Amino acid sequence: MDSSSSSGTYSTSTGRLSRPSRRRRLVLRLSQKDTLQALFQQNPYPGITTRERLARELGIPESRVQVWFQNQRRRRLKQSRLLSENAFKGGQSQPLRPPPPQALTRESLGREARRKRTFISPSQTRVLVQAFERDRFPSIAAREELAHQTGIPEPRIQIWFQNRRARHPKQSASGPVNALAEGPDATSAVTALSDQGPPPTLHSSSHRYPPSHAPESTQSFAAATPVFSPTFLVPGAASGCCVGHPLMFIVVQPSLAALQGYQNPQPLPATVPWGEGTHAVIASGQPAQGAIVPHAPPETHFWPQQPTSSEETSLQLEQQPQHSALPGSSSLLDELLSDADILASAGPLPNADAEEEELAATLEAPLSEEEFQALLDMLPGSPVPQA
DNA sequence: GCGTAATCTAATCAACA
DNA sequence: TGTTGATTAGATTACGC
Repeated sequence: MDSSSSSGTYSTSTGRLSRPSRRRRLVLRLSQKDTLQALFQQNPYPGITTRERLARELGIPESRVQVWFQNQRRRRLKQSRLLSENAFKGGQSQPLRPPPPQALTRESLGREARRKRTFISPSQTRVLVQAFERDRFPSIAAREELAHQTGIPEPRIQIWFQNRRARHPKQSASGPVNALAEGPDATSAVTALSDQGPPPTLHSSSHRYPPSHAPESTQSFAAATPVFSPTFLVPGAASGCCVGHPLMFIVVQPSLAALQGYQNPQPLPATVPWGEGTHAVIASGQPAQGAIVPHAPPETHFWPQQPTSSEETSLQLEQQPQHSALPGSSSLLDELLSDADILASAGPLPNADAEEEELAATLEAPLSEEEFQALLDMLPGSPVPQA
């Protein structure tokens, strides 16, 4: 799938041929990280609209943006706890408490909208249930095949499996979610369908993860190896993005190189407005039972060229960058982010107090959609469509 | 080896029939 | 109101540099 997802930053350096159980790791560029950091400062809990917008700006899938924010929140929390512990050991009278969970963070200031609930038709559910019964932990390839088969985006399928596992604990002698209990013949119908590899195999690992996470088999996976090489569609985002800072906004002008990178911004699909309605669309697209949905399910956009491998298909399913920039193009964002104030807030926390204050400030003044759009509007040549 | 993306569970929120 | 998709924190794995 993903393989080279758009931003082209999925490394292929390992060049492995076996079937991956995990999505190939996305390597975020520095400019992408900077942009994410800046937005994180504004709002560590972005809603679906902001995430999608950010994803488009960065040229990475929305689900990756979501994961990044999850990981980032985790890192920040861990960081502030460490700092508070150190402060306590260092003579502070009382250890600083970590930022409270979501109650204080999202509740206190009106949440941004969640993703619209995905409607999964009975026929789609049947396909998923069948797959689930055969393999509770489908590999990325299997999930993508399911996505292809049902027309449901792969990230939604991943969530569906998570919820399903939680609500349908497997009854077996060796425990609920014991991977080994799945047995060596727990073949995935989807996997078999696509002839992408052998059934999951038992392995001696004692960790709790399922067979699909086992070391790769030696079976060749060449057939699913991405066809198109990592033609880097570098995000223009960082180059043409506005970052905000608590109590102030910093408008980042794109560098010349970055602007030149917008040579061929791809227009938004007219049928997929920003953030809204994407799932409503899928609700109307109910494939007949067992039907193989075309490569571009209702919720997806199109690439100018339709890739052919399952990984590429998945990419279509998940994200389609709307523009690109020259690889390595620099951005004033980098310069501005070097500003001490920005670094102080975006970098490691100076102390837990500051973190809490900053978090509070963030919560009081998240970057609204209007602000986000307004800032984007100020950029010449911004490829982001006007709402 | 480190940093961090990806994935997992468990708990919970929330949309919808 | 029950079902179930979405989101969260927290823990862990494993990949890329």
